Parts: sequence; structure tokens; C-alpha cells
Amino acid sequence: MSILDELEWRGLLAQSTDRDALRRDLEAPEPLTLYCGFDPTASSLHAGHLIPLLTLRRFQEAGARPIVLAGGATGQIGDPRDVGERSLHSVDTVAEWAQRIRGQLERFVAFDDSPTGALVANNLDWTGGQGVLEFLRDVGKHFSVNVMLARETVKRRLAADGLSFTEFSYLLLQSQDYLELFRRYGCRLQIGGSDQWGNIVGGTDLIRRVEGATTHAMTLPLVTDSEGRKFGKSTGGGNIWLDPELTSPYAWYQYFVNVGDADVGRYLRMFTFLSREEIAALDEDTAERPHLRAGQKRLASELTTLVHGHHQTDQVIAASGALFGRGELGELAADTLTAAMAEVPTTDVALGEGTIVDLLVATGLVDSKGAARRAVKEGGAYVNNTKVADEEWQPSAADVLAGGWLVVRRGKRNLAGVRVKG
RNA sequence: GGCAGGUUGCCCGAGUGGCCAAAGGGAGCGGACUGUAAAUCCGUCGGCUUAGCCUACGAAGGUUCGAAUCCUUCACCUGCCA
Repeated sequence: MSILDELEWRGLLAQSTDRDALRRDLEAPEPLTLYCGFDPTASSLHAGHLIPLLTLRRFQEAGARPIVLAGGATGQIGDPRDVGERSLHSVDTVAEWAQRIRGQLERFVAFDDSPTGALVANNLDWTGGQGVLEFLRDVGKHFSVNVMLARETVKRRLAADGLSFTEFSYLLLQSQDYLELFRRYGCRLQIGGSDQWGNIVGGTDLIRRVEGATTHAMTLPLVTDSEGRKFGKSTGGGNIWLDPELTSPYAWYQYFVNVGDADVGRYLRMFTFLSREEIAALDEDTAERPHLRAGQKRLASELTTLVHGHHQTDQVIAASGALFGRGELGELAADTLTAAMAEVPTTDVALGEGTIVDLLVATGLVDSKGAARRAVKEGGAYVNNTKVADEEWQPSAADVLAGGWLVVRRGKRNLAGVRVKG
């Protein structure tokens, strides 16, 4: 099966330029070089970035050469978005983020000396020293403002609060990147999210005008759940990050374990490298034995392994089993419980030093005492899986589990550990 | 530079002197149901030493017994004009 058929089956093809021409280029003897850019808009990539990253890897495994581009330059400008003008981050901040993101990007494709060995680039390398006049004459001259104004995002922004010249110019920078990568490495395909279509074809147009060459554009669907919500937003509303300091491996695993039945099959296709047969079997499980969540568990373990490694994955699975298992927490051995607690936030407290309200705040399960009282009043506070209904409740020696732990829970699945001192 | 309009809680948005910690919607959070799912329903949604107090309606100052609401100055945004 060709890579394009594979991508189509996985639901990863949104739009593309001449598909037959692309297919021919992919089948050519020498590997096709393709790229995808990632702007440093935060200190870490998030789950949504995995789609293009993994797609680069799929291309590489199919015999193409991927370039991952860190947007050190474009990240300083900001792609126009519907919600309004971005506030600029300092040059230093963007540079630091670009550096960190670059480290994450490098983990998803293979670097070797073969013809398909991956490359990493940073567009600051060719824009950093570029002069304005040079840019305006060499790049700007090829763009029609009329066409730029017709872009959906630009139209929406003009109808709302307008947009700065800076953001309006973003298209030119990204287009120039494609041209530069075409010149340096013969890059003939750019992929990106479906919102990148305009930016990508901007590049193919520029290359055609300047170099007289035909290159390809392809976009991947914006991943949303069955409700149309943007993928990768945690239940807390924030992004789920690849950086374990921002999203713990346990939280990462839990996010995917909780994916809805209606989405899990699609996600397995898009986010994993499992075969058609394996995915078909999991689809069947989801349809016939949904309560077992075989698909969700597989999705979660595959993605946790991909991002955090086998070792971490084993640990978070064990922790999840212990904390959500059927057994009584009191029956868990000290080392099992201690290992599980290592995956969730913990804090130290001495007996007689605080009430349930203090425990909830100390563990970070709630933001304030008011919220803690509310949680208790609403019946959403638990210690060792037993609901605590009294705000003045304090743990006693009898509550302490093996290893000196109290397991504090807020709601169904927000857990934290309290280590009892003394 | 001139004129006009705008700046409200996580987001959108109502509110033109007291009844405003601020309508309504969304998001979030909790509960019930269930499968650590979806949908639905109910509740909740600034902070604290919680019958009270503090902080808050772009910023600072002022008028008033009392201001998100009135006045002054400043900042920023949008539009029109130069």
C-alpha cells in the first residue's frame, strides 16, 4: 500500500495539490524530501502537534526524507488567527522556546546517514540576517495583496478587529521557508494542519514563480473530537503537553484513557502505527465490549510509550491499575502504593495538622480553600476512596495506608497523595 | 494631528448613581446515571480568619452618604478624516 493510500485510510488527508503528480514523485527512485514547520508559541509542543510529526515519520518509513523545521523566525511574528492579534513574545523567549521545541521534534523522526535520514532546520537561519529591502524585492514582489486579502482568516480579521502588517506578512515568511528548503535540500512537499493550506500553497506559488518548479502541498485534518472540540485540550481546559514538567506522564496517559468511544477508533488510526488488523480488532472491542476500553488503553499506552518511553508507560499503567482498580486501597502493598503515588502530585502532612480542606489545598487538587469547601459540600472530596462530607474532618492514624499514605481524591479522577509525617 | 466609538469576571456579553461580587450564554468544576466514556439532568463557579471582611468592572485622581455607572487626565483598541 502506498503512503498516500495509507494516509487516506488513517484519515490523515485533508487537502492536497495534484495527487497523481505527488504519487509519481513519491515513487521515484530517489527519496522525496518533505517538511513541516513548528512555531514556538510555547515552551513545549502539545498533543495536537503529534499529527504532523507522526506523519513525517510515516513518510520517512515509506522512503521519504523528512525535514523538521523549528520556526525561530515565524514564531517571532505569529500566524494570524481568528481570535485576534497576538501579543509578541520577546526575541529571547522565542529563541528559548525554539530551542526546547527543537529537542522534542528530534525525537519523532530518525536521524542517520541514509538518504532518508531526517534533517532539522530553523528558519531564523535564513531570515535572521536578511535585510528588509532584500525581502521586499525578492519575496514581497511575488505576492498579490488582492489574493492575500481574500484569505479566510484575513477576511475574518478585517471584519473584526483588523490585523497588523506584521501578522499579515506571515504568509510571505512561510512561503520563503518553502522556497529556501527547496533550494537547499530540493524539498518538494510541505505538510501541515488544514489551517496551513494557504501558507503552504503560498510557498508552492512562490517556488513556481521564482524557480519555475512544481512542488506539492498537503494538509492534515484538524483533529477534533466527536463534538467538534479541538483535540488536545485536557479536561481542565488547558493543552496537554509533551513536556513531562507541564503534563505528567500519568496525566498524559489518563487523557487518552478517557477518550470517548466515538473518537477512539479514529485516534488509533491517526496517532498510532498499529496495523489495520490490530485496529479492526480494537474497533470490534469498542463496539462489543465498550466498558473494557481496550481501544482507549491501547491508545494511551502507545502514545505514552511514544512520548515518554516504555519504562514510564509501565509505571503509569501500574499506577492507574492500582488507583482505579477494583481492589481496596488498604490492601495494596507499601511499594505498590508508593510507586503509584510517584505518578500523582504529593505533599507531606502531619496528623492533626489540617482538615480535609487543608489537604485538598496542600495537594493542589483545588486552588483555594473556598474551592475545597465547595468540593466537600458538593460531595466531591474523598480520602482513600471514602467520601468526606465534613469540612472539619481530619485524618487519624487508622486512615493511614501502607507506606504512610493517604490517597486524596477530588471528583472521579483527580488524585493526589499525602505522605503522613511522624 | 482631529472627530466618533470602545476597554466588564477564563471567553462572549448585559449593566448608565444604591436592590452589583455584577444578568445571560459558553467553558470549567462537582453530583446523579454509567464504563475513569458519550448524552442528559441537577448543582456550582473572585479570595479570606465566611452571619463579616477584602479585592474586582483599562490606569490614576476627583464628585458623592454611596460609583462598574458622573467628572478629569492618561494608556490601549476600532472606525472616519488629515
